[in-house]
Amino acid sequence: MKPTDPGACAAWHLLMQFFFTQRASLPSLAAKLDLSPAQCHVLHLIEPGRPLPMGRLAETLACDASNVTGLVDRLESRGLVRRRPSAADRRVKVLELTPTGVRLRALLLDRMTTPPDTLDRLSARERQTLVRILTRLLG
Amino acid sequence: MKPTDPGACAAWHLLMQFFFTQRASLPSLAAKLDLSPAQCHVLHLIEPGRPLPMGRLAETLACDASNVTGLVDRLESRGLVRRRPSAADRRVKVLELTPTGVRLRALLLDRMTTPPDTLDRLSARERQTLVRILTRLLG
DNA sequence: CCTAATGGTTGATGATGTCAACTATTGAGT
DNA sequence: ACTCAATAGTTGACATCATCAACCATTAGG
Repeated sequence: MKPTDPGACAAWHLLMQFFFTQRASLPSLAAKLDLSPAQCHVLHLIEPGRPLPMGRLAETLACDASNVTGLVDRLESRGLVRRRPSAADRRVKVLELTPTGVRLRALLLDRMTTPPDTLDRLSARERQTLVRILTRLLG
Repeated sequence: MKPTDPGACAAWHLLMQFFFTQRASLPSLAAKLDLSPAQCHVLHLIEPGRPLPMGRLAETLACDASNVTGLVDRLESRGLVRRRPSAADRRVKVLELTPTGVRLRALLLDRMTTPPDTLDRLSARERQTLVRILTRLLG
């Protein structure tokens, strides 16, 4: 594939547009749940029933560990997340969602379905194709 | 389409994953160009040769106008963007990229092609399909 | 053991984002 | 033409996000 391949270029252009559109719409969506974009990101990454070490969170967010400290401080003070010491390694603290956190996360994911209903524009077959392609793309 | 339709659910889940993955990778990518994620967003939105009023930028970023002031201040002080008074309405200031800004924007868009080469995993036909579907989705 | 590496916190600092108050300009009614 | 409300952008105060350097506790290797 040439770097200037028109198909790839168009696909890439649209993916960037999708990304930046979502990026612009996240703050107001987050505000409705009294969250910040960064907090949404964290909530998205902590799956219910899957405790996540703080270091792993920092790694996935690709940010400094000290940033995670503050982020979790605020989420914890709002009762959405709990820090628990790891049994295996006493340096490590793992994060898990509180019941409130689980509920809010579900609400968040529910509302993040792009702008209202754009997915409805696709046929079942197109959605299937989109899933297949994105799966490969994100591998 | 039911809210629980499995196809829609899977597609939506993947799109969110794509979004958050990009969101996590943007800061380090931006840092390599001495930019912040927000500055990348602005640079993406100001197309070369298409002056953009500040108010319109605030609208598209879905943020407060005062935020745009600071954002543009920093970009302008780095010589990437220029403020010009609008001839039609003296309240309005339109933004345009400087030659340096145009170059940096091109570099940015070039480097934002997801993690290295994942687009290569798709066949030309798949890319074509992806373009068609995304176009409909973002319409 | 001693020492180096790791996980997380703290403090300082800059960027991002909001809100309220302000200035300048525009536009609509009368 | 004149007044007055609405609009575009800036400023200042403040919370959040993000980085870095320094630090403490714990772990792991020699």
